[in-house]
Amino acid sequence: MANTESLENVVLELRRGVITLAALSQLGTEQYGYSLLKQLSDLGLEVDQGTLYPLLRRLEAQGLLVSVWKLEEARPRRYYIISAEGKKILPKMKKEWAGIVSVMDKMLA
Amino acid sequence: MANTESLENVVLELRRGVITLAALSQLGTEQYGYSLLKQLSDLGLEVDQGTLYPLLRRLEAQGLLVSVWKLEEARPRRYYIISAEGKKILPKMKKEWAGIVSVMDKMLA
DNA sequence: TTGACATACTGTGCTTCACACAGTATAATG
DNA sequence: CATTATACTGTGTGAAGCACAGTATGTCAA
Repeated sequence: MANTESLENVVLELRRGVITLAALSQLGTEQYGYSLLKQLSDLGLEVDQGTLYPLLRRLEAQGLLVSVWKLEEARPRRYYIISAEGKKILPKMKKEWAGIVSVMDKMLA
Repeated sequence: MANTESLENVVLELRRGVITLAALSQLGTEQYGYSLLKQLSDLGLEVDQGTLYPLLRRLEAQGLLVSVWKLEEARPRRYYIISAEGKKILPKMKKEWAGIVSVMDKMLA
């Protein structure tokens, strides 16, 4: 049945678009990959490890995040936090998101 | 500058996830590709031809849409309309969308 | 009537990226 | 001491939007 499959596909696509924004918005305070993963899932956004870690690296490569290894703790963790550039972009992203939500509100009304 | 580039990327991704839902939601009434394109853009969702036409074909292949050629009009047009299966799935998609929106509300608060 | 523009659809190739899957390794818990 | 949670890295693949290109008809003004 293509039924559930199509639904899942669309849900994946919907979530996909949102992950970057979600991650960036949560990194106003320092976090490492695994803790961010847990936090996102606590808030209701299930993300795969294989999705989040590459995303974090990508965002760092784009200059929206910075990261540091911390070795003092229980075990080595790579902490990420939003960069100055990320801080500039984030509100713009939020605005774009709000725009899309309002467009969809009209459509689904 | 990676700045504007990153922003555009994210915006593209955000919009990307939403296009399927948008298209499907508008095809409660019969439309052909070009008219749907115009309608989406009127409502504020700019979609490329090279994105929409393949999407319509894909949705038809998945059984969520049905299409017919109409030759009587000014020029041949392929009309799409939501299928019975599409009608079953659409409300579920809307629900998923609402869920994502509410999750993002929490995150961006 | 001819040139420009809007309309309307098709097709190819590229790039990006989430996800699946696999692997490594350490802490904590019982 | 074994199992589970923690924490990160890496490869391969498939899906899909988009850029780009192409075809062709209508409409309307100069």
